[in-house]
Amino acid sequence: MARPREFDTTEALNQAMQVFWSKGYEATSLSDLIGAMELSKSSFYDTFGSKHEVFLAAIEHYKKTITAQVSAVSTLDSPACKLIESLFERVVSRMTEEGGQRGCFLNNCAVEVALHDPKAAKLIGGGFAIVEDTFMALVERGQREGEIGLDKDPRALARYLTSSLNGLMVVSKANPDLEALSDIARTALTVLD
Amino acid sequence: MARPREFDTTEALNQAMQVFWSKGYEATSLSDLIGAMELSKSSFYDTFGSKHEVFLAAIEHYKKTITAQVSAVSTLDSPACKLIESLFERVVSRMTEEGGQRGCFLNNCAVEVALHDPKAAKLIGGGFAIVEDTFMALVERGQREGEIGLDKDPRALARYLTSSLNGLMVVSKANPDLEALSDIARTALTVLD
DNA sequence: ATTATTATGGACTAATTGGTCCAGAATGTG
DNA sequence: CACATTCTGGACCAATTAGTCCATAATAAT
Repeated sequence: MARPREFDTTEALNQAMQVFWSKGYEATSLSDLIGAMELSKSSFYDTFGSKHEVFLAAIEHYKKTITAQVSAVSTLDSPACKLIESLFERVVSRMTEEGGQRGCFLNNCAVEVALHDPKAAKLIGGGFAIVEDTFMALVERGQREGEIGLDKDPRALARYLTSSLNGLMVVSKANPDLEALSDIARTALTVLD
Repeated sequence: MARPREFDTTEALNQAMQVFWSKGYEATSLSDLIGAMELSKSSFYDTFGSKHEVFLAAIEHYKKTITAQVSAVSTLDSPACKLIESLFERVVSRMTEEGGQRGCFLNNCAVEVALHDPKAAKLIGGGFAIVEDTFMALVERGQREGEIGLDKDPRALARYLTSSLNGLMVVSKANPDLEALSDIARTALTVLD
């Protein structure tokens, strides 16, 4: 029965992340985790230490994911404004499609655990910072390209865009209505004009 | 020992709400609840049925709270734009003050349970609708007062403002920095100009 | 004072929680 | 083949979970 598999630690972490993402931290049980990660309880504790440590590792893992995705978008050679728009559009369409209501893992974690889990809070803050920095780079590029006024503060705009994206995802959870979300995204982006 | 107190059901519900608000649904245990509500386990189940029913009732209760607060603000006779601003300022200052990081109960609930709890999701959606309607009334008033352009769609603006407020609260959880939140609020409100 | 009502503490479930531990099975290497 | 390594299933744990039930105690109404 017992057959030592060379298993991919990052893949296991990815699976753990998926579960935490879908169910939240508290609602995720050990059996959920070892089920998804496809390892035994013993190996789980040998390799990862505890549920909480896996959770923190999952947040780290998500940050890598998001960094890759977001920097992939921001290096495209379309105008910066178009890229910002497309990031919003992507969120709107994901949140309105079947099974897309999980939202953003960082967002979920921030709301559920940040208040009581300082270590997680720090990681989450770092994740938001990545998004914010990407937005800032895009805004500055937009200013260089002449599409965004030089009177605007790139840092403030980047903070604002990050926040807007999170707001979008929260309201989607209660009411994933395409028209409403489009209204929000469209209105939010008028700030760039 | 047993001394029948005429206890206030709404007050008990209010206490239950406070606990759910601080700890989240999953992390709140029965003992937390009966402790805060100051009743016995037996009375708890006699009166309220189950943890989940109390949770739904707590959301209802919060809606009354928020309705009262928000409509109190919106009936002041300051210019509508000033009132909208003050709602944002209030959130910023609450989120940055000691122990204010609980955020908005509806926001927390939306993120933690909406995906898996349709009944709660419906109540939460209703709560957001109250906020949205209030914003819409304010926007329309702002248009009548000449401070907001008539070219703007009040419904879209209201949806946007509701979303922005939620975004503000999410990022505060990970990083309750006054300067960052002020940037966000200030930028968000430029949409009204 | 007697009764009906209401609330209570606490005993009791059955299930699940996160976590530990170990004998043994599968494997790669010599 | 033999060995060391790696992984495993499952027994086990104490604590906690949500929830039930009841005999009893405190009150209000008669």
